[in-house]
Amino acid sequence: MSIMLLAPRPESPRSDPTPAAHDRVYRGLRTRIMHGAIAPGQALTLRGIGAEFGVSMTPAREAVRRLVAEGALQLSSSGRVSTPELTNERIEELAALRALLEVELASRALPRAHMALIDRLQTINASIGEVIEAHDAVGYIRTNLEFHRTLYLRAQAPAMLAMAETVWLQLGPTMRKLYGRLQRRETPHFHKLIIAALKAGDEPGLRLAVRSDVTQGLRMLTT
Amino acid sequence: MSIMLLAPRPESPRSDPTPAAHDRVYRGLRTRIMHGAIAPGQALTLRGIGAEFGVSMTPAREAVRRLVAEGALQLSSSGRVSTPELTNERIEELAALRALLEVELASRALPRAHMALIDRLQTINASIGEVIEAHDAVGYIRTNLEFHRTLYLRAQAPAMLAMAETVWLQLGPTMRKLYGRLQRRETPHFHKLIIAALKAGDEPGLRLAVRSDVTQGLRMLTT
DNA sequence: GCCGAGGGTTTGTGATCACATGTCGATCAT
DNA sequence: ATGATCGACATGTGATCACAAACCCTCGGC
Repeated sequence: MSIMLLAPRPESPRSDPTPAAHDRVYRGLRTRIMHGAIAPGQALTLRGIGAEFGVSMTPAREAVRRLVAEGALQLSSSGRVSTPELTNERIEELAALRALLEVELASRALPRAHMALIDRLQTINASIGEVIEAHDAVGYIRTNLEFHRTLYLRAQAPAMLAMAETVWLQLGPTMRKLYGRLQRRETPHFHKLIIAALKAGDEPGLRLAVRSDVTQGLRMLTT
Repeated sequence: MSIMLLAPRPESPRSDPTPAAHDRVYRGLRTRIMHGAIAPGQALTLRGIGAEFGVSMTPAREAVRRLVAEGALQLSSSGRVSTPELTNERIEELAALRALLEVELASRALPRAHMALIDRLQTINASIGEVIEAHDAVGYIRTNLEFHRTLYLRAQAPAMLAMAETVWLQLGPTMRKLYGRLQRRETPHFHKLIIAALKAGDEPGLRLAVRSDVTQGLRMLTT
């Protein structure tokens, strides 16, 4: 085990008066998994999770159950918890789902896209270059997802966005393997195409660019 | 061979002698919600659920957490559990998701559809007539979903099917209101179109029929 | 040397409990 | 009669415990 960060404070002086324990654990784990901070097949224990977040097993179990329901974690037949190791078929299916959902989200966001949104996307895209420079795989995934989420938020389709995020969650640990393997040296080409299509109001171009961006990386994962 | 070290299968896939308590509760509630056996806005209590299934609060809580994660249940700010009352925007979004996912599933199932599948679909479709005759709203929803699931199972896309079922789950309580309101007297027209398109191997026709079938009913729910 | 059996340890499960908070109803003052 | 206030009850939360099963490491036999 590596560093152990403790949060033994039952009451936090934060703005939120009641940060439920199980929710803190859930969010903490979810972020780590989605950003690829945990390798595929990594085993977790309820007591370990509880200790790390300074809570007992009960909230840890609830957080794990929730993540299992979203496909972010796997339960062995005996109840052991681990991040899933995806088969090639599963990866291709999830990539197809990303394409299906995100093309639709982008298409719905297009008519609502102002200049301010495009500026934000360009800012995020620029910072992707920085994390690439730093060889920061987790940072790359996080910033890349932030780019997509920023665009899709404009679609005003929360259920659809939630489903897309669920797919990201399932792909998180596997994506780490991809971006840890290939050494990128430039910001994603398709992000520029997405921004260009947004500026031009070109819907077919946008759909193609999003589909390409989503499919491109995942295809390299299937060995 | 030393393969036996790898997979010491303790449980047969047929019948599990000891289904975990939380899983029994989860499946029981899930089925009821998906089939529209619980009205929208209905409040539930952990102790009540536990008493009903003969377990303590702990498994009940885990089952509820899982269903909340799937959007089948709602948590009030104070943690009270209830089935959600969907807004019109939400219903339309979920209908769009159904269309998106199920058209793709049907399309993938088409090249794998044998005559045996079509026969099964026709049998299910016939039994829809019976439940309509009996004015059985829950039975109608269940049989209708069975029709769709039977078709989509052929797509060999478990993640996509799981997402579609999650959408059904979210729409469950609301669907009850629809099918309880309108008095159907004949089996769904679009199911016949789906079967016809399957027989003809007509992919565009199949996509249109599925989209129509999915959209038709839900449109009446708004307002 | 390798395989299998044994036992100590780890791990998940479910019940129970103490506690805080929310909810609902009754009572009382106006 | 109506509205607010207070209190009893209901409800979710998280910790702890006992228990069974699984896992892993070691040891002994072939």
